[in-house]
Amino acid sequence: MEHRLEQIKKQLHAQSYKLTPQREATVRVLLEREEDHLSAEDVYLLVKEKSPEIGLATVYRTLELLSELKIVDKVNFGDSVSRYDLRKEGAEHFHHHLVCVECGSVEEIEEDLLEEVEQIVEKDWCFQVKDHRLTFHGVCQHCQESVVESTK
Amino acid sequence: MEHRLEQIKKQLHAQSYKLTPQREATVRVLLEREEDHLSAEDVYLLVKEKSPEIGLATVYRTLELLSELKIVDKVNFGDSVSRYDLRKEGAEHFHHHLVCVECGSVEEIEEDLLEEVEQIVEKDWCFQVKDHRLTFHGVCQHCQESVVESTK
DNA sequence: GTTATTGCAAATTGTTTGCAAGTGC
DNA sequence: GCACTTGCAAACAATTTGCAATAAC
Repeated sequence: MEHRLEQIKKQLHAQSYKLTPQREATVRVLLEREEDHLSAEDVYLLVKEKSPEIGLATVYRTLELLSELKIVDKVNFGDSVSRYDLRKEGAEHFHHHLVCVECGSVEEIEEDLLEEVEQIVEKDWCFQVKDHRLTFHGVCQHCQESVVESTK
Repeated sequence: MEHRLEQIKKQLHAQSYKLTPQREATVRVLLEREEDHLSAEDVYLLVKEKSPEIGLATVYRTLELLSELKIVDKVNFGDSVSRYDLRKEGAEHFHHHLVCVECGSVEEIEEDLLEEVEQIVEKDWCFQVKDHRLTFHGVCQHCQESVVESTK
C-alpha cells in the first residue's frame, strides 16, 4: 500500500505535479476501497472523515488528474454518476465489470479475455484498438442462489 | 420503415402506452438516423424541425420510455451526455461500438463476437449474463490513413 | 369522463470554474 | 518568490419534476 502510494507519487512528480496532503488523502481512500467503485461524492465523504477541511472541487480535480495519468479509470454504469476505479499495478488494459441487475453489485474481472475479439476487430474492421470497456449485465452468483432459495 | 414503426406501436400498445404524434415524430427521427448516436438534445432539435411545438421534456420522457421497452439502448461514451441507439430488429443483444479517439466517430458492430467470452464468464465467474456493453477505443481506418498521408 | 400525455418553467443533480488566499519548494 | 494548489461559492449542463392545460379513447 505504501509502495503503491510511493509509486503514484513518482508518477505525479514525473509530470511535475505534487502529492499534496489532499491528493494523498484521496489516493489513500482509493487504495483502501480498491474493490469498490466510488463516485466523486463517495470519495469526498470518505476523505472528509480523516481530512475534514478538504473541498469537493479538490476531490474532483484530483480524480480528474489521476484519470489523465491513467492511475484511475473513470467508469459509468448507466446511472448518471462517474465512478473511479484504480488501475491494478502494471495493468495495460482496462479491466471488465460484472454488474448485477438484481442487487447492483459490481465485480471485477482482471483477465483480458478479449485478445481474440480484438484481433478480429483489427483485421475485419481495420480499427486499431487502443483500449476497451466491457461490462456484462446479469445476475451474480449470490442473487442466483437467493432465487433458488426463495422458490424452495 | 413504416413496418418498423408499426411494430413499435404494437409494443407500446401491448403495455398500454399510446403512440402519440410526439412519440411518433421522435421514433421517426431515430429511424431516419439509425446509424447515428444522437443525444436527447440532438433528437429534440431534429424532431423540432418537423414538429416545432414539441418540448424537450417530452423527448426525454419518450426516450426513457423507449429505453424501458428495450426499443432503444441508452449509451454513454465517456462524455457526460447520454446517447440513444435504436436496437436492430430482433437483436437480442446490444451491439458493440468502435469509438475513434482521433475524430470521435462511432462505428457499430452487429456481430456478437462475445459468445465464447460469455461462456467463460458464466462458467468461471458463476455469473448469469443477460446483456453486455462493449466499446473499443482506438483509431478508425480513416484516421489511420490520414496519419500515413501526413507523414508522407 | 377519466386517464395518460404534454409543454413550460422551475428544480435537481453531478460537475466545472473563477478567484482570492494559502502552500511548498 | 513564484508557480502550483486549494476552498468556497457561483456557474454550468444534462436531466427530471410539478402542474395546469390538453388530447386520446
